[in-house]
Amino acid sequence: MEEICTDFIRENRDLVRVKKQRTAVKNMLKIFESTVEISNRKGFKAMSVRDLSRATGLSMGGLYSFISSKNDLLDIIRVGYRIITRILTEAIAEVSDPHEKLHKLIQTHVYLSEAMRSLFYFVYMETRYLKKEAQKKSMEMELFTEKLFTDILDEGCIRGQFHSVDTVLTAAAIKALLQDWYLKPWKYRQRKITVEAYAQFVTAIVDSYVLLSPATPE
Amino acid sequence: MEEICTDFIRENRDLVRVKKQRTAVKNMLKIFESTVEISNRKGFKAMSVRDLSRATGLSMGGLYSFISSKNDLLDIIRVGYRIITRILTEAIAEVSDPHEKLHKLIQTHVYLSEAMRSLFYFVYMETRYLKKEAQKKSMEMELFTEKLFTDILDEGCIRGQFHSVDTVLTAAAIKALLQDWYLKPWKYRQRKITVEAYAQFVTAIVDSYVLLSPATPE
DNA sequence: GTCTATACATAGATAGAC
DNA sequence: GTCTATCTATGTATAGAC
Repeated sequence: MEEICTDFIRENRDLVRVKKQRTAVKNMLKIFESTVEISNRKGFKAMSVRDLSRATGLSMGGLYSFISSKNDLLDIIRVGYRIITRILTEAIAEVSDPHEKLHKLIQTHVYLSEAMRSLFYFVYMETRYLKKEAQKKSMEMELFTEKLFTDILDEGCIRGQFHSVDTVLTAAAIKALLQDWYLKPWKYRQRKITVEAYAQFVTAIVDSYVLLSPATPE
Repeated sequence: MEEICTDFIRENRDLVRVKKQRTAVKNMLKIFESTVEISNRKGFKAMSVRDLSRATGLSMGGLYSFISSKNDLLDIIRVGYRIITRILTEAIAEVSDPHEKLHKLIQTHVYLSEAMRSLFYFVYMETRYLKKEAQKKSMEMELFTEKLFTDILDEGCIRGQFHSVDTVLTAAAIKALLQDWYLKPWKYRQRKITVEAYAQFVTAIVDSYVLLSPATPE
């Protein structure tokens, strides 16, 4: 989250009027966290800048020395996407076996989305408020993470470890399963499903579909 | 959609000031369709009543003789849920074989959500704007559809047709896959995946996970 | 039943004091 | 850098003419 702030500040030196780096980061952090928290509860559109002012402890004027408009805050999405993508890419960089790689990516995704659940939820739900151009960028990001899976699946097929499934559809399905974890936390919490159990479950279902000789579920 | 209107009018005779049934239905239909259409594009919160007035061709005053506040329109969710649930329940009422029943339910869900995509999307995305109480109701509805799947899976396990999988998690996974179809239409359209192909795919992946002797994918 | 006109609240944003 | 006070736009909702 702190990384998102520093990235944001670096990329928006023109907007952020506050010059002292340390103060800027400290406040931006509070602003971003509050934005995500309030938006998760009532939606970005329904969040007023006054809500944000109250939550951060900054005055209206104070707030506006860090942003030039409320919409600037949606940049959290862009920066968030970039960081998420980087972490996922790094996580599988050193693994070469497709099967192992697939597991690693699923696991990392579930764990990461659990650790940064509110950010993931924000990114998913508020993308629609971006301008059309930025929205297109966002779709590309979604497709990029998906392609991480597609590539692994393709590689597994080539090596003869996986069935020759439709890798594009399969990757989309995996994404959908991974997203469900942070889109409906109430459901999984209520049922006391742990992160580990969920990652394990997604892995099992994917294995049963793509593996040539799948282990019997359960 | 027309059914949603008549249901809504019947249940809100006190709110709807317009008395002539035929006029009321005709206009409510336009109001609901526009609400869903605009909300799909920019979100319910971002839709102003003026937007709605423009889209329906009714004046502000005219509009407010059908609703007592903008928030009333969120009732589309409640009524929509009820109708969707009914259709799904009816679709599988006559099928008895669990395997067949499972297919039928998946297929019906995909087809229905395709035919009423904007309504499904609306229900999914705008539930967060309901009051806490109504939100809870909404979650119950989501769990109810899920339970349709759980029951089928349980029955299949009892009959020895399915592996003894975690039926609750599996049902949740199926729901997630089904929802992806209407949550990311742009993705599937872009890839020219047909409704039939998607229903087929979800069926295949579920089969491979739950069936004792799954057919080889592809 | 439907319109026009308008009331009233709340939103985002800025100016200028400190 | 941060605050208070305030401007202006836009939002929801209603009153009353037709």
